[in-house]
Amino acid sequence: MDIGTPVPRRRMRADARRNYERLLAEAAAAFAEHGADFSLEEIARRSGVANGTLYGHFPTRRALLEALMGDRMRALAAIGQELLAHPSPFEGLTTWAHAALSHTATYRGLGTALMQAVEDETSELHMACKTVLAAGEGLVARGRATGEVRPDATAADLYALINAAAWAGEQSSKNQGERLLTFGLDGYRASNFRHG
Amino acid sequence: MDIGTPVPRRRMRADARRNYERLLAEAAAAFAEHGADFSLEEIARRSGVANGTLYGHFPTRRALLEALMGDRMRALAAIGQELLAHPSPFEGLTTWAHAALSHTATYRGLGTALMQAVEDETSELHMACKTVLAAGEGLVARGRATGEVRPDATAADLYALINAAAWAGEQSSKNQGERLLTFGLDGYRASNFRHG
DNA sequence: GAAGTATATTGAGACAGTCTCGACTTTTCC
DNA sequence: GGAAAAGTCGAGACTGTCTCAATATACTTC
Repeated sequence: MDIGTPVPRRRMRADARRNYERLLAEAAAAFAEHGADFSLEEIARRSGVANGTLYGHFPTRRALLEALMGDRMRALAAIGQELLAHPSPFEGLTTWAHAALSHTATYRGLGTALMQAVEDETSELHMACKTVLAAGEGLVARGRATGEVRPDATAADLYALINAAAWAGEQSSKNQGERLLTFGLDGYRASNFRHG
Repeated sequence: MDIGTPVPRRRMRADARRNYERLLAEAAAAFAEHGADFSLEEIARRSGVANGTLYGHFPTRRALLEALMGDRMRALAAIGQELLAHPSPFEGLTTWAHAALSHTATYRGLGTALMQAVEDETSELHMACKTVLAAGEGLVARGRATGEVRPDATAADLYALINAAAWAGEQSSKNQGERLLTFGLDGYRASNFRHG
């Protein structure tokens, strides 16, 4: 269940790498604290770097988010793969969904970013989202096959539910995210499905 | 089921009233089109008025939202009252929830504003939210009493679900808002509730 | 270890948005 | 018709996004 920290993909000059890492660290802190609409200018300032440098490394806010999130998302998908072996399909599904919520709730605004990225093929996060979605699909399909999960449930529904729960948790001082997810997952039970 | 248009509460000078109404009209259009973070400057520009005038009428973005939304919210609460007389408590509940979703989904970002307003007593929308919440509580309580609704469901859960569904609908090109609400409401059925 | 090159950084500047406030203008009402 | 109340104006201080030509730094090769 390890979710790693990001590492630059290509070779870089030493100073560039230093700045890259510092920027990422400051961005992670700001993201966790202020949400996805933190000020890029401030990230640069706090990293002791001109803002042009930030834009050099991360041309868009999204590029910065991908660098922060990509590895975590892929790790989440891997957890989903493992849970396909869970003895109870429904429990595997709910365990994964809660792990996904916990991941998404780490950064405010992440749910929103993920909902957009999954539909936007130009997004740097798009591929990572697809991977997560595929992991969800595996779990949902297994549940449908054993009859525990209602037949009209899709991975897209699950993905939306998880992100919506993360969103609700951000808005509310109470534990609304977990509650929404729990109630929502109960709605996935086949026993609860009414035809028509 | 009529949801009225806003009207200024206090007496105003004729020119002020003209501007007030024009600003609201432009704001409603911009809100529906661009979401809750439309540019206030542009509202003023399109209303043919200096931006100081806008700030004179609506000191904050929230004040503007309250003027736009207050009456609609109170109407929604009234619909909830009526549905207390619905022969099936659960159906009354779902009917109301869908009406609420349809209201909230009219303006992008409204769900977010409503989630915040209900917890923030300084918000201009706070009272209107409380009224809606009370309407939801009536419906949920009736369902719990007849045993159709799971005993741990609260009006706050329902409120969160509706707003989350509106949020999901905004993010997604598909009909994800309605789906989330439908699945979520199915999770409210007592038949689906597992103790422990 | 110096020169040359590829790479990275800088910061000013163009632009858009929020919000304030003192000077000014219009309406109201006696 | 004129004073007071009410409303409007718009420049300006601030924060933020993003670009780009000039400049500086690190790496490579001899």
